[in-house]
Amino acid sequence: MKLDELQALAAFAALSQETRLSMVRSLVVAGEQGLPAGVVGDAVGASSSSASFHLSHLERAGLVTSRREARSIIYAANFDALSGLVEFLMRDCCQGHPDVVAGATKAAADCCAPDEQAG
Amino acid sequence: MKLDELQALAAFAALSQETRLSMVRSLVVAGEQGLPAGVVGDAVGASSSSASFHLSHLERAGLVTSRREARSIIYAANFDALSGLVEFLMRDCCQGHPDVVAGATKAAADCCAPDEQAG
DNA sequence: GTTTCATTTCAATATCTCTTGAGATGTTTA
DNA sequence: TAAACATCTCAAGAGATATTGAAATGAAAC
Repeated sequence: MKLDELQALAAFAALSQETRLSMVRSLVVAGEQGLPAGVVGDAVGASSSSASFHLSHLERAGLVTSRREARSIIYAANFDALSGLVEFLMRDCCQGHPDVVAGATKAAADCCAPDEQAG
Repeated sequence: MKLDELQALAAFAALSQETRLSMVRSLVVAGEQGLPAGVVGDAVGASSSSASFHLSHLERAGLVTSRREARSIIYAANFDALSGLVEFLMRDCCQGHPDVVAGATKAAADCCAPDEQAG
């Protein structure tokens, strides 16, 4: 997913807040399946009102999706948008500068190669 | 350069503003050598006061460095911090999730492989 | 040492963001 | 349909952030 500048600005703003960054972490760990709003709120220590505010913010920024399931509203990380943001950072913001790309590529290999065990 | 959560939050906040994002782009293109504050300000259409405000913000966030050179103050992108941010996004924020890392790695290869010509 | 140049600092203002608590909405169960 | 549950919405207030123009700082040239 290719992000334009406005989408990237919104994504950066969304991630620049402690509560929301924690929420994204929780939702990434939860995977495609996602988590109910209440569970996310509890996980990051936010009130229901505050959780709703921040989850809406993340959704507006395109970083998470939501769906209703019975009484709950389930939020899930938008992995496509997250990888799009990494891509934006390398390609648009950093203009594909060798130092940044090389460092990032190495980090990717070190932390979490998709088809082999991490070191 | 490994960013902790506070540094990453500051970096995201710094990049979530249009003027500052443009400044980072200009400074990345300029390379290690950097650019005087006035030139950066002109490049992004900011007044001297506004340019100073935003450059300070970027410096506090660790994304750029500054040095005095005669009358000018030269700002330069901190490539180490920028690649650290990409790394943070993949490893800490996205927990090394395969979808994100794979997408980002592919994007890196597509846009700007460090040891071969870009496609 | 006065002038010019480049940049920062300051103060005032406007705007955005976050938090809180109360109340509203939609869903399920009895 | 009433009660319980999960979440959202709203309004008020506190705090952070951005913009502007004027004044202050630091460095170089005359």
